[in-house]
Amino acid sequence: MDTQKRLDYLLVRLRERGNRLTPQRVAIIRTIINNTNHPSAEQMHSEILETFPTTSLATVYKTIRLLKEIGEILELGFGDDSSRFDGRKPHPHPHMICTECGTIMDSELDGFETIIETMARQTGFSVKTHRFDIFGICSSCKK
Amino acid sequence: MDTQKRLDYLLVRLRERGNRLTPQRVAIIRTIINNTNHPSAEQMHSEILETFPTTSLATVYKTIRLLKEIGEILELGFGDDSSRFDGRKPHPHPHMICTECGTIMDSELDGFETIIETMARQTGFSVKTHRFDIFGICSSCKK
DNA sequence: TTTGATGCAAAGTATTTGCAGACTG
DNA sequence: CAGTCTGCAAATACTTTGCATCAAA
Repeated sequence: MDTQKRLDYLLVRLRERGNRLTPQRVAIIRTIINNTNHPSAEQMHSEILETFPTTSLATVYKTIRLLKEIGEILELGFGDDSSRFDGRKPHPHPHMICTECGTIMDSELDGFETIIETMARQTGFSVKTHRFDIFGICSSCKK
Repeated sequence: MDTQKRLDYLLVRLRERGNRLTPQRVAIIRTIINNTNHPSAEQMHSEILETFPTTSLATVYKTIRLLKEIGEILELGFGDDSSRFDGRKPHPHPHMICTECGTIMDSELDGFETIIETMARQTGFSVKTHRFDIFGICSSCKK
């Protein structure tokens, strides 16, 4: 993935919407895009502080919400009040979550969309989005 | 589904574990099993109060947790701190959630387990459980 | 200059927890 | 009658919000 291209795309999109490109906002977005580990809000915040020390957690949350509203970040909320985010591939896709080490892995699945569409047609349900999480032990933790 | 049979099964199972069958606990379990609407904890509590007025919300939560621990209730937690529960079919299965009216519908899907197993085998991931939610507009709300 | 954005601290909210008293087995 | 369960209220923890101040355009 070309992260630089995605960053430019997002900045242009925000500017065109009339959103301001503050240094904090740019730093937050850069972190979200570069981090491949599906970080939590806290993790993003810690990471951002290293390069831009005057950024509050509230602003991180506000930026996340902004990106959610325009569909540019995927939120993976879990029951225990711990949301993790995917700002690199914001379209819904399956995730495999290791309950041992907490790693979240992307998982493309051929024919997945087709299955959903078939189900939708059969039941008269208009699908807008979906969420598919698989929990278990990753190959590293099995050793 | 034979709800009476499931109720008896659960009561026996709890007694055999050494759990006590208090009137509150029995009332809560009865409600969980009878309600087909994937109720929230609050909704269960309100429903229970009608037939057993001296039941606290805390006890409802404690009973839910007990049932979760023994795998007899499925929790569907959503990001906005609203958990809904399925005590009738506690094994993981896909749900279709109407974002208009909030209805949660069960959805059996042939070959679904097979897909997961295939994915697991390819990646060396040991699947323990999964969660599949489809969001959209139900046929009633489309009219 | 205009208005949206930031940052602090306080509020919000579903769920959990501690503990004294009640009740099941 | 031993030990679990209940119910109350306080605690928790992530996220949101209000508002005065700041700064992008």
